[in-house]
Amino acid sequence: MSDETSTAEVTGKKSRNFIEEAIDQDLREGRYKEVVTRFPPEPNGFLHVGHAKSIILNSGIAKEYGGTFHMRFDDTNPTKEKSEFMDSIVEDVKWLGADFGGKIYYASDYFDKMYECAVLLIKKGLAYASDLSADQIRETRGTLTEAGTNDPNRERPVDESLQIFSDMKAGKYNDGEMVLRAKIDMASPNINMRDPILYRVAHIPHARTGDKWCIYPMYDFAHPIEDAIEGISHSLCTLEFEDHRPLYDWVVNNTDWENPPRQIEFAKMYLKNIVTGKRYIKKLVENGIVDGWDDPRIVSIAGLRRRGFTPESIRKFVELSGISKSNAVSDYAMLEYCIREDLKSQAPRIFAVLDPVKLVIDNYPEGQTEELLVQNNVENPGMGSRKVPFSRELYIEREDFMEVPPAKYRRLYPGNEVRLMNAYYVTCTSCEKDADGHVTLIHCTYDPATRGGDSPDGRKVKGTIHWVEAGSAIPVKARLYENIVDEEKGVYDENGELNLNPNSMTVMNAYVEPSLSEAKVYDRFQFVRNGFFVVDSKDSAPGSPVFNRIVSLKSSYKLPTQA
RNA sequence: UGGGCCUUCGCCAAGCGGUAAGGCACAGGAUUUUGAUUCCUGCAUUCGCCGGUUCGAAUCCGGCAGGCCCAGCCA
Repeated sequence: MSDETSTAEVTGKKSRNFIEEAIDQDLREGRYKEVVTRFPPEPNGFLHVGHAKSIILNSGIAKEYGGTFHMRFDDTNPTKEKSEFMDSIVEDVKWLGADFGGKIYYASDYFDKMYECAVLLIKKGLAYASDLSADQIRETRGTLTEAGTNDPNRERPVDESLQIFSDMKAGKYNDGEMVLRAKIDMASPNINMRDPILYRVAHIPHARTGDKWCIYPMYDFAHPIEDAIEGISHSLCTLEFEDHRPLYDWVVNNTDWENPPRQIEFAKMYLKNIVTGKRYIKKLVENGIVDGWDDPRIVSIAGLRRRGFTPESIRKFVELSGISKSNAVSDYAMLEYCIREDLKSQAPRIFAVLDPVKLVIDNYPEGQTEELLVQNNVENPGMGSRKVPFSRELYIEREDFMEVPPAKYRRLYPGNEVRLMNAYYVTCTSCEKDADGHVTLIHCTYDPATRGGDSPDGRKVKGTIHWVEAGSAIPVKARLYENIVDEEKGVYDENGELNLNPNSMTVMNAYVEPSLSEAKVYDRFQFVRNGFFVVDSKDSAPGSPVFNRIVSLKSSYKLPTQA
């Protein structure tokens, strides 16, 4: 049932995006009988939110039209690819819930067919072998405003190109000595059409084909063929490939496919003030600012997962952001909204005091402990009811007490009465401070008649604060994150150095209520007032679990001192 | 500068010649044993700019401006 939900949401949308409209038309006109899409990452790094958009779009379109979605590695360049990325990529795609039927496709499986296609192009007089150097090819390509000049090899006889191409495959040429070029138009205003290189020589073993090949196809040649072989109907990619579409079509139209695929481009997604650049993140990793590509502060899929985002929240985010052709920079607030929306109805509640200060109830019997029923999830009682111990000494949040309160402050201050959530009304009597003036202990008295948090005489209290019983509380580390870098403040400083922000994580020595152990079946909790947390599956150690804060709850009252 | 694409509220984004949807954010108010949630309410006389066509234009035409992408034997 939950599986059907996303489909219903997609098909139930009032307006269709431009990709859906194009597909609708193709289907209506009988151009394709079924919809087949694909996600074709190069295995050269970790997936980030931008990839999530592509994964969710492509798999979502396939599902919406009752078609098929392919997971394919575009592993055509062994010099840049590492097979160790493949596992994490597949894991991320699965985690996001994209259904690729368990089958993984590899571009490298098509090398034979691609070779055949290249031979076909040569035979048609549409490709030729060239011995120009990389420099010469660049120099004769022309510029943005000037046409290129023809390759001296351009009119090489078909038989000769065929022989050279065969020799290239046989390893008779060194890297860079020979390439296969398409014969299109050196004067084309579209630089991609100026006799693009189809094959290059690279004597590098491939992770999957070993040393079978020493020539590898270029993206512009390989990709359309990969799509055509797999019967992809709609090849959805990002905007920077718009200029490549004429070439995509050229390849597919000249290599004899009965029903060639169609490329449609959409805009990438960026997050405002969030740095996603690989180069920058690499620097953060290398400098030990973060502990890897899955650090919760990084918006990689793995990082978001560790931070506590759910697949549903990311899908919701992509859906909410929409698909268009304009460069979109989404607010991080939208992502936070999505995770709040997903979690608020299903996350179990738990008390946690992040920045503890001790509270002693002077008129509470020494040595006495009682169990109180705590139920602070009104909408979903099953998710928040548990028994929590209570005694004379508690921890409360440091910010929940102020010796000299600002206006409108409604929590604890000398002389004020507040409710300890689900426990008792307490009135602050005094506080103790150390030499530096930091509050070390807060004294109060309680009203035994207010057990459970209601007063029989009906008197109201302005504030309600959460607490944890000092003797039984479990010490935990709570990590609060700032988003890595604010681009408005500058990724680079005035010296041109990367501006690394080492203060992006704060570790708090926090306490949570002992019922944590019972609630542990869930990995996400809503902590009272402080937001949503997740137990970090990677860093959590027995005895002192590590919590990552996913997102703060909204707060309409900020302390004046925080401004 | 040649080519391609883009430009609707702070951010996404509908709109496809008939007189500016929605979401996020924000701001008020109500309810609240989480300053959360929920619940109402408000939030573009205007669609990058200038002209034109039309009874009527964000939508069509012309011009201009701004942004992004392309000169890898990367993808």
